[in-house]
Amino acid sequence: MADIKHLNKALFLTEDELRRGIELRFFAFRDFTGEADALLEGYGLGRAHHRAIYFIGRHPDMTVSDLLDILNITKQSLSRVLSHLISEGYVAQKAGETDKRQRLLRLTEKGRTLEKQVTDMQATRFAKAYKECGLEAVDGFQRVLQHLLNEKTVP
Amino acid sequence: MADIKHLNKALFLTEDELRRGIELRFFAFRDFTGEADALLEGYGLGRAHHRAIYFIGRHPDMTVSDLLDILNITKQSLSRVLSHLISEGYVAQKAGETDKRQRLLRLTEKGRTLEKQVTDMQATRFAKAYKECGLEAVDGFQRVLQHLLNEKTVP
DNA sequence: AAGATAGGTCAACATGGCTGACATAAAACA
DNA sequence: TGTTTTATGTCAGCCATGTTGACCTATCTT
Repeated sequence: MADIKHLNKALFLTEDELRRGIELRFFAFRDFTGEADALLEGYGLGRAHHRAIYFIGRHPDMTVSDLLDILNITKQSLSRVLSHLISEGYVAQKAGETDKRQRLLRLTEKGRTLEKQVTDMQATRFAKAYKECGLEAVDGFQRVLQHLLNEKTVP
Repeated sequence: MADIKHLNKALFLTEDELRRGIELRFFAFRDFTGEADALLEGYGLGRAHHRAIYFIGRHPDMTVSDLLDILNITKQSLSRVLSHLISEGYVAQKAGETDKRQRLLRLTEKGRTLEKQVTDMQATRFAKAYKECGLEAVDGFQRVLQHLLNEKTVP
């Protein structure tokens, strides 16, 4: 197993400093998602719906497979969420042009409106934090997050 | 509702830059917790158990109320997790000295061993990212996260 | 003595993961 | 062409972890 203290010495990072990262991540996540949850609750939607809406909005005409890869869940889990979003009119499907097995996903106007509302809220939170910290901090923030990802994750 | 484009102009941040933060947070969380999940699964424990173990390890002799405040869940939810951890010998309770109603929580040796193993793994991931990005980036990372928190959250 | 507080517990329910099995249509291939 | 693979969907059931509401005990505070 890894030996923290060894790494700490090489990097001049104490265990406390490393724990600070772990905890900040936890609390930031908790507060960040809590805000969106509250908004979505008013529409009878949960986090899972939001994640789907977000990425469909981000990548219009993406396939179901692509979405599954991003979300890292099973198709059965996604199915529950997706069929709800479709039946409620947030998401529309159409057959792929070159490959007709594919179902290309995109937001309807209703879906886009909701997506924009939630993303605006989250972007506002980021914009506020970014403004308070400065562009250099933003760069550091993004670079560290980027390096926290798995190798194969390439957003 | 907030107007992103307005903010963007003032901050010179494009919507894409703001979305990048949102997505990095999502992917980092996904990858970061996935790793710990896999380890904990071998012990028959889940994320909820881990969170409890982590914070009890971090703050020995903390009360149940304190833990509830940090985790932001109901005592019924915590109870399920906590009684499991106690019955499996990861966590020990003792009555508070000044206030005997309190149950002070701390890890047993078994609990400490597990906590160290998971935290080491996560700290290693952070240490690696920190090393690759430099101390200035680490500072930016932490400052931005700090500002993403709710006001009342003060870690 | 009365009320507030720390903690526990039972029951029921919602969300959102998972596995396994199976179905259909279209593409790809031999 | 016929077979196999792929993209997607679906049914059924299980598990982890969150919720609410009701109610209990022990202890502290007033």
